[in-house]
Amino acid sequence: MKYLNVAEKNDAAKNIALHLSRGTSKRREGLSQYNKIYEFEAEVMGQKCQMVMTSVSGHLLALEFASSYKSWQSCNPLTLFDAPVIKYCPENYEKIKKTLEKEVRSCQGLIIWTDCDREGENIGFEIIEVCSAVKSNLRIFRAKFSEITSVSVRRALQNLEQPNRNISNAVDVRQELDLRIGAAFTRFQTLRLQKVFPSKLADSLISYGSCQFPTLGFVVERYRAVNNFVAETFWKIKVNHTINNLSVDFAWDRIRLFDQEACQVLHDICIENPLAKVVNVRTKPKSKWRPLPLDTVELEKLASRKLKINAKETMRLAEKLYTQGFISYPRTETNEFPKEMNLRQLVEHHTGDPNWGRFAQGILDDGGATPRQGNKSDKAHPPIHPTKYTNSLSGNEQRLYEFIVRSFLACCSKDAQGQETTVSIDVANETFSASGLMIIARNYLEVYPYDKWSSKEIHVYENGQTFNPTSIDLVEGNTSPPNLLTEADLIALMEKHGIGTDATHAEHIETIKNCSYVALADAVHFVPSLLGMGLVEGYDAMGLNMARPHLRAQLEADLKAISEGTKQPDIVLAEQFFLVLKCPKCGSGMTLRQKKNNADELFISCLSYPSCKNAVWLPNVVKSLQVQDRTCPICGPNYNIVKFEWRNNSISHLYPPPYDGCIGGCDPAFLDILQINPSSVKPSNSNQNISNNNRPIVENRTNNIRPQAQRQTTIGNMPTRNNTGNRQTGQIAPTVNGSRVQNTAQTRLPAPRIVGDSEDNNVLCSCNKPAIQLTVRKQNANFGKKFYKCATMRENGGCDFFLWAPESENTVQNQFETPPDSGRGSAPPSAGTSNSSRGWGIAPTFSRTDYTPNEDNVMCNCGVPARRVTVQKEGPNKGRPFYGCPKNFSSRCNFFQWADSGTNVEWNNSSTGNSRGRGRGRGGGGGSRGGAVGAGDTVVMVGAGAELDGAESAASAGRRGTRGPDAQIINKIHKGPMDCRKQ
DNA sequence: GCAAGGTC
Repeated sequence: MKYLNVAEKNDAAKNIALHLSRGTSKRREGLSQYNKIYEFEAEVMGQKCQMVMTSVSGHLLALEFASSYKSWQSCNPLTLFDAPVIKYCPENYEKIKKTLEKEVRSCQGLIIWTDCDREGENIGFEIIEVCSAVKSNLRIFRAKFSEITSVSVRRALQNLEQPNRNISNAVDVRQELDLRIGAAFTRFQTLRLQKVFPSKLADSLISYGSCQFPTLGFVVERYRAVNNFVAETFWKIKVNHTINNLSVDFAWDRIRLFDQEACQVLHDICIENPLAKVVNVRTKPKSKWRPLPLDTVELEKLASRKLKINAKETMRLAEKLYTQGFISYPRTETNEFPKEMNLRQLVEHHTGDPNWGRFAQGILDDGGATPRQGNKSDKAHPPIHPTKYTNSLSGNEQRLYEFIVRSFLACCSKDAQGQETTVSIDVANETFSASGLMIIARNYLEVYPYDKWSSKEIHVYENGQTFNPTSIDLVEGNTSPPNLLTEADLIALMEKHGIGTDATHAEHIETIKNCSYVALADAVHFVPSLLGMGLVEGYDAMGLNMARPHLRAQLEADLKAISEGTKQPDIVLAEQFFLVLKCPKCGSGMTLRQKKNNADELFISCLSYPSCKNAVWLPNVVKSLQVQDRTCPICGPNYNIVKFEWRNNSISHLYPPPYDGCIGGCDPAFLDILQINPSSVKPSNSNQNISNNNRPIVENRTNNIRPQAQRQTTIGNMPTRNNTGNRQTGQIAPTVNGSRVQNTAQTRLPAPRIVGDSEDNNVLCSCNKPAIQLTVRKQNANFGKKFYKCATMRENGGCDFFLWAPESENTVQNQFETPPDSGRGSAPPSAGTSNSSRGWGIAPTFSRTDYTPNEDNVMCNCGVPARRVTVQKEGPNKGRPFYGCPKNFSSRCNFFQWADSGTNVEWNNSSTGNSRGRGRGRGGGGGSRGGAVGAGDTVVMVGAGAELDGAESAASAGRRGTRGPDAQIINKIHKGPMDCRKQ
């Protein structure tokens, strides 16, 4: 018995032969200089056999269009969607093919040793196809292995299986779709854009691919996020405690506020009462986790980040290490080691190394390898790990090998252990925290220098202890935009959305660089070019989300279904093309589209738009439409059956949903009900046949013609429907000083909701229950004012919600109650005049008495030194200094003066400044003038300031203002000052 | 002159 064994590449064939023959294989030349032939003897199914082992070089066959479609000028790119395609052997692979044909003649069996992944299975069938053509009655087997080690390949030979046609079919489908869609769009957009921009793009190839475009899309999307980012100013309080040169910063539990006044007030209170009291000291163990077993994507990302070797180069090096037998198969999605793997032995290989040998021995002495386990498995390959020890490598090959070894040892080791102490202090009812870290055992960090973890010293504090802080500072900062994408970020996004394979991520990134769609801004961060940006925006504007990842993700899901045998390849091919019918006016395809600004409005339009403006508008009753894999028996092959779902039941009695119907005109009543003009779906002369301009042309080059073009199923549902503009990376947390921080919204309490007309008591407190309205009865400046509070008493679990009612509600004094937090007999909060507090908002409960003179000696209308402030709001006056009353919100006078001009301006809260902006920073700006200043506004309305128009009444503006989460912060802040107010 | 996937 003689077997022909065929591997996917020469290196694999060489090493498999080496292992199976225990080093006795004989090498001879084949027709291809790169693909040698190895001969040896081995036992197959208990029988000693002659083995001939050779290889291909990846795919042996390629797909291309029939010759009449090859020239760009020969056809409309649209015809490529159903032009005949041919599998053929490229010229530079002919020698490999001939070697197979020659060698198999003397064999009775064929064993496929291609890589055990989807593509490998398909390459296996290419080999089978070529070999079977010259030798029928071959016994065909598939060897399944996940690494080229002696154990693994021997086990594979003893457990031969059958090749899996389903897996191979999935690859055939992918190839055909990639070719048709890629070629059609590349030709179309290149020819079109060269014509429109002859001076700029005459020599550019403007390619389209189902992987490269979403990759470009990620870059564009992040670029937009950075560009559209509007920084917000925030303020926070920082407490420092320095003794003996050890400086400990305590961070504010509120983190930060977007309202300077509020923050300033709290800071003032802390300054007035600065004694810090330790309220909590917690010590708990903290660990830093060792890395997970390495999969391909992690390898690429970490090599890019830590070794500065880009993904493409990393994979080239890894491939080389793999074929030399130093590491396991580098393309794996698995990050957990199979239980049966002998990790101990793998660790033992490294005990002699001068750098990590001692650590490896330590793992063994300590009870052996206990790897962290991930949660991904491709069921084909284990995580990337060293399979053999070597110290003979150099350069990046050595660095990558070392990284893989160290990762493996680290993962088999133990987490680093530490002890974290967190201290909370109270300063004037504000809480601040600091933490220290003591590292107890570095464990994996000893062998894994790519991670950093350092101790942080802190003073020894005890519960109840008090101390005077060294400083209490008001710190101003700005939120910062997300960073542009690095290669590692981009790969992570590609993986997350299933764009490309582990093996091709790096290549798609290269492609969009080579096409000049993107460039590296600073050698690290990607930015789109004008062309790249234009392409994405152009398709977006047409309502075709070509640069969005979901198309590819959907295909990947379908390919998986084909591999598993749960979906027919032809169905997937049909569904991926989203043509609904052939245009009766011009013969192009017609696609289902959604209206740009309304995903619910569907229409079917001609791909030749704008030269052909034929369109079928669908009424609102059509909820969804899915093109089926069969054509209408009456209207013919240009009309597919369409599955309809209705938005309401108005026509369900006539056409019960889901209704499989045809819009070709075979059911005139159906067209009538859908208000479809028959002339838009069928030729005016019904005898006219427009279907034959794309009939298949069968060309026989290698007897491998697949009859794709015979299919009548070139349509499917529009894949953009369920993904209407959802940005994949749109939710990016703002960063503070370069480090990512929690989304501000998450740090806030739920916003109170105003549910209806303010005449009713419809304010919800922080418990989300209707608040009760009360009126101030204490004889002070706020006498008679109405306010809302939680209906439940504090001691019964009520919240500390407090809100002044709008002024209009204060005209009738029908209740006299004590406002919240008045248990100690204090009055409701106010230190000023009631008429300056209008609309919704808070009235602070304290006053500043220590007004400091300003350098210009400007006094406000109250006769105290005015405070110099800078305009923060986006607008023509941003950055301009001005003077305002230094008093608090409710007691402040209307004084305003630019600090750089000396011109006094009469402050007018009802002016009609168009103050659109983010509206935080300076309390909303409901009364800004010329968009410049919101600082002098006496009404504190935060959160919704961005939406406010100065012409709105303060009351209505305030009502909206309370919707914002900032209102809640203000409400929360309110509690502190009230406890220590001066009456 | 087109894609993406193999590999060289």
